[in-house]
Amino acid sequence: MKHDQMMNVAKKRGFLWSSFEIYSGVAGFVDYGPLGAILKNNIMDKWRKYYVVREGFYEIESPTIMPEEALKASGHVDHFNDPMTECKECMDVYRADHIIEEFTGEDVEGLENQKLTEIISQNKIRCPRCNGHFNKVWSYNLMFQTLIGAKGKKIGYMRPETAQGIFIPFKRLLRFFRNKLPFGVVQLGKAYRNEISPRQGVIRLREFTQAEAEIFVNPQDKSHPYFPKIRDEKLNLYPAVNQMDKKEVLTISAQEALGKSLVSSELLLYHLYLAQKFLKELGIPDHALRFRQHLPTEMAHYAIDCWDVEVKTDRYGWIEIIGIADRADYDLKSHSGYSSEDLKVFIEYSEPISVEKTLIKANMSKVGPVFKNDAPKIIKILEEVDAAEVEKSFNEQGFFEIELETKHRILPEHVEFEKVHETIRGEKIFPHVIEPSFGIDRIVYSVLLHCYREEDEKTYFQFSRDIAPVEISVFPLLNQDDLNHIALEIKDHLRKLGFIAEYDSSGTIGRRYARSDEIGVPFAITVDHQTLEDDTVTLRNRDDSKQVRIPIADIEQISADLKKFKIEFENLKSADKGL
RNA sequence: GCGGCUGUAGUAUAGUCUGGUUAGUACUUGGGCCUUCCAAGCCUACAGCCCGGGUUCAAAUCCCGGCAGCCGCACCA
Repeated sequence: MKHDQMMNVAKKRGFLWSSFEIYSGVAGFVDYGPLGAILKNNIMDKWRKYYVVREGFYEIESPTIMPEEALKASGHVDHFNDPMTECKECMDVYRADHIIEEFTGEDVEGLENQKLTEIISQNKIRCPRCNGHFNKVWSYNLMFQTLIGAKGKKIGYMRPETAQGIFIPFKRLLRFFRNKLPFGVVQLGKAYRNEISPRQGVIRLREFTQAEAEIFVNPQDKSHPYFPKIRDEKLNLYPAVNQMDKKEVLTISAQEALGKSLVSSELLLYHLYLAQKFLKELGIPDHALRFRQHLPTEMAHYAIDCWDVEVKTDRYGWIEIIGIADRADYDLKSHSGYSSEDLKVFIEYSEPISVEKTLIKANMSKVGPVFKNDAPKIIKILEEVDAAEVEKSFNEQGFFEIELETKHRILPEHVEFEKVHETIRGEKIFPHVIEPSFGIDRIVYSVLLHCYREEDEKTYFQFSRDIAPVEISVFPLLNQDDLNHIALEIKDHLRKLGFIAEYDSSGTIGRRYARSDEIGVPFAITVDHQTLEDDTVTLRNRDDSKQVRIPIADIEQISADLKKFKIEFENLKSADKGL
């Protein structure tokens, strides 16, 4: 793990660049160079293979600009605002609520800025550094604001997460999935947060890429059909209690973790495992991977259990690259409230329930004349109240009182009780949501960091061959026309087949291998003089420099099989022993 | 946002304190020579003083401001 050296190569060879460099750059933005862009896309495609193909979720794409109402409902408009205040003397900036809490011990979260300003002046809170006076409290909004439309009075924001784009069309999604839980929907795309001071390069960006899955489930059933297959898989878990007690990370099987209730559900646990499998295949080793449970104090307002997948880095320590949360029904409930849309799902019971119920039937001929204009309202209320309550009131007081603008006494003669049997087939509930949320840029960084190798003079990226940006290099052994010609033909042929192949005739063969290794090309084909005689070439393996001789005619099949992990390089047999 | 340090080709650096010739070197990269398998050698070319202002006859060098990076503080729903 060598951040500086790796970043050097990544910059030099076109993986990561800082954005707007010729205008001296802007913190919190990066460019993916030619190879970085392919690497990132390959990682995102692999993610799709996991979540869309394997898990059976579907991908949607929603706008990156969202209207204010939607983010009001999600809680971002209110919760994404940090109240800030500045010392008039030394210009130090503080979180206003934090400085008050520290001084008074009171919890002032959620109070208006004006109120906070008052509290500061009433309590004579001064700057902890220079004892200066504080300015008025203002809100620092971490969302990028914009205006929608030419006459533009409608406020919009760049979305702070892709998740909301999935919750909002929930009714349509539910219909698409034919009204049945569980189902999952994913979205990959950009999200934006106007960080106060992003300092950690690609780790904290103002514009970043997320891959999020929202899995809607019956709150009563957080199981997963594949769990039995993964029960013996080991995970590095760092539960909240172990963090608080300063104990160690547990390496424990999925089954055991479930048995000890370390993770709140089988489904959540399954998704921890799935994330681990994904990262391991990307080349991140076990020892650099752990699952850290959120402490009760750091849990977001919406979550009931949340685990961060963390990767070890030499530069930044353990960094969060994935968050896997049980968001319960927070989002749907909230959007339902703000939009007045029914975002519930009907869950059918396995057995219909039969209940005996007493209904109140108003005696229309009496209620109408007695209550006149208020009668319709009274009838509606009587339909909703509990019959037992009314009966009780009749027995104790002789009447049941309903308060509208005036109080009305309902007498036994106004109503009749009717006992009925009702069959209840199910109920409408808000589904719970399990959300694996991947920070793609951080994952790309982790992959670069953990695939970076230094051996003697040479450095290379040991990318898994299904994500390597350039898949195969083709070289002439010597820079000679006859060899170059064949090498170029092979390269073009591979390109036609869909492989990203590169040809290079510059420098010596050793230099060409070194250049190819440096950007992590897994295999290199070399055309030599024997090729001219028997139409064979050598195939070189990046990781150990070993070579086998194969017929040109077999290149297509072998390249394809290697890429799909159908064969391994070690099992290839040379076409002859001439090497 | 605050404070400290830093900013010279793609990379690493010399030069900055003490202003003064055409900003030097190595590696990398492109072209060529040579070369029968792992960054060899030779020739050659491309390429740089973070941006803006000021002081001065003259600024990479001194001063001010900005931007970026690193470190510390703060922040990270």
